[in-house]
Amino acid sequence: MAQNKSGVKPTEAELTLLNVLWKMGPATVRQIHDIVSHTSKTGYTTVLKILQIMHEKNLVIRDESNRAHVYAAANSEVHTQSSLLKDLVTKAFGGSTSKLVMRAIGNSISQEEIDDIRQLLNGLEE
Amino acid sequence: MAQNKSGVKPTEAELTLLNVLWKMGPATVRQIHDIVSHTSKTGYTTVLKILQIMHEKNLVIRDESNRAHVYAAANSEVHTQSSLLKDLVTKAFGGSTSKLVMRAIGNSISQEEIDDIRQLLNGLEE
DNA sequence: CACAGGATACGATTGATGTCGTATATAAGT
DNA sequence: ACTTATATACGACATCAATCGTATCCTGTG
Repeated sequence: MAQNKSGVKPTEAELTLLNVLWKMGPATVRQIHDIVSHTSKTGYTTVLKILQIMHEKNLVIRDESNRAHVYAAANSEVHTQSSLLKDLVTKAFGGSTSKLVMRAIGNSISQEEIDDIRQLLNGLEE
Repeated sequence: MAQNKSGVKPTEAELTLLNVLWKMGPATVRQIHDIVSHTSKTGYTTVLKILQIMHEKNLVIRDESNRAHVYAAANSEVHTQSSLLKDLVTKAFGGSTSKLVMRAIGNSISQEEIDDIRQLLNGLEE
């Protein structure tokens, strides 16, 4: 069976393209390539190919009704972030989300960010 | 030049072995294999090979003074966790640690874990 | 000292990733 | 209708990850 929503973890290159799609919304290969070429030398056909593979993996959906296919992320940014986090929690933090959070906070974080997090914590307890 | 401390990101299989090393301390291939074989069917030589590659990448150090080489993690668990987090923050959270933290907390976390985190937050502000 | 048991070293293989070049199809303009 | 610009499709290739099978190499014990 083909992989469904949550089974697949995007690779690094794929995540780069997903970030573009999340920011721009549905886009053609050319539009996507224009953006990524600002920060990397990836060729047009490379972007196309990766998108095609992502389509097979159901990481993106595409509208083929026009000549230039329009691609869109299959899953939301939030969903993907959660999935990647879950993955990291199990593989590097023994399954403990709080360990991950504490490590992340310990790394380096501004006062402002601390306030944001405290706010969220407060909200959760109601 | 050979990759030094912080440049390399362990692969999934490598991370599995690192977890064993962090838990047990320095160990031989056989000891490591005995542990991992509890939860996976990886063969002995596979574990050996991965450790050899990790040695080339400087992910582990090894003591060759005895016939059975003794491997140890080159970097601490904390260091590696931080590095993996940093990586994820840049690739999937636009560089914002607090976004990651908030997503992680939002995922699902117990009251107890929330308390732990708040405690840490308080400690940070002094 | 010979040899069996166990350790490392060394390919070989399979599959995924990332990269393109080239071929082919199609839409649009002159 | 021909040409040009632009899209997708296809396949090749290099690299890396993960997996083992063999080969070789100690070393302790009879």
